Amino acid sequence: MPTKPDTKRMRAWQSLLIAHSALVSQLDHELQATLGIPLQWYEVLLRLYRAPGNRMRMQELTQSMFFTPSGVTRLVDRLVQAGLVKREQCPTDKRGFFATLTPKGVEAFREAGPLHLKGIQQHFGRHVSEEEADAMADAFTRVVDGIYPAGSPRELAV
Amino acid sequence: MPTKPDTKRMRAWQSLLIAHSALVSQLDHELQATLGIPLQWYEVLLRLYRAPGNRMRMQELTQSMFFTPSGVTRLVDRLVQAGLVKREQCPTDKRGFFATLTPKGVEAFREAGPLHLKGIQQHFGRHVSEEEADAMADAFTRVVDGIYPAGSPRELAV
DNA sequence: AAAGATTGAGGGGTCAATCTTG
DNA sequence: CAAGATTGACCCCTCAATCTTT
Repeated sequence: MPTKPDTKRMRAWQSLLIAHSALVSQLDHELQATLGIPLQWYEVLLRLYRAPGNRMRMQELTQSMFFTPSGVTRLVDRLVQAGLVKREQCPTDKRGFFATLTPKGVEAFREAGPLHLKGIQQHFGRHVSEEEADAMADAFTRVVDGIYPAGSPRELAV
Repeated sequence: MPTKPDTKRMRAWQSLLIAHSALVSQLDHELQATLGIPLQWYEVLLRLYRAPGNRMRMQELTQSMFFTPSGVTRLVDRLVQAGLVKREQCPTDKRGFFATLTPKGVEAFREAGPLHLKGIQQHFGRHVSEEEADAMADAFTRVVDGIYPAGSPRELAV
């Protein structure tokens, strides 16, 4: 039998690209339409909400996201502008700055969190069996380990 | 037993986000470093290469990609600038324009195609069993159908 | 008026250079 | 000088307005 193209994996790859685009667009749209919060803002609110004191160093925040330092600076700029985050200089190392959730930021995440989780369940989880979920997580973990060998620098995002 | 959070699906969702980001970055980087072709250009070259006469109407190209019409106009601008694509007015409907692959564009895709397929295999396919590939494709198809009910407007991308 | 395509204005990201502190 | 963070220049995409043709 001649070597045939790897149809199954290509189908998986193609469906992955389309599903990712559809999911991110849809979830972003729902957050924006309901609460005026873009998905990028949500990612920041989530990390700060979970962090001790609701705050993180810019450095730390950068390493946990898929952005460069300047990208995170500008992203936090917008959250500060919107009153959801404030900046504080680090007392022990004056080079560093904290991004800290304001009360309004905490409140925003308390509304956005459940909404977003519901969206993930509705648009993704609902269509995926437990077995499929496990298979995906295992396969994707191997993929990421193959690209970032020594432990992914990226944190998990909800 | 109390209702527990849907850990398995959340793990799958998180790994999906990270793997997608890692894969797209890596594949884009390899195409750019080797041939100077960004992944977005590749997506256009692929579609035109497969189309009859190596050409498509702008409208048609737009509907096959995850872009707005203006985004595709500007993307094609760059490909024209690079000499890989040329524009031709449609003779039967003068409102329309074709984007057509130049000989240099054909040559570019003939180099980029195998390289990109090899990258997909190396970074994605290699880590995914046939069963996992099938599971993904099936699950993602249900996901996309849930978001774009009446047949996805988007075409498959390699 | 509607359809195909483009353009101007603006949002949001990267890279390299810069400023401040260790 | 190196590290943390920001800024300036620039790239790429979207939305709304525009132009041409049907």
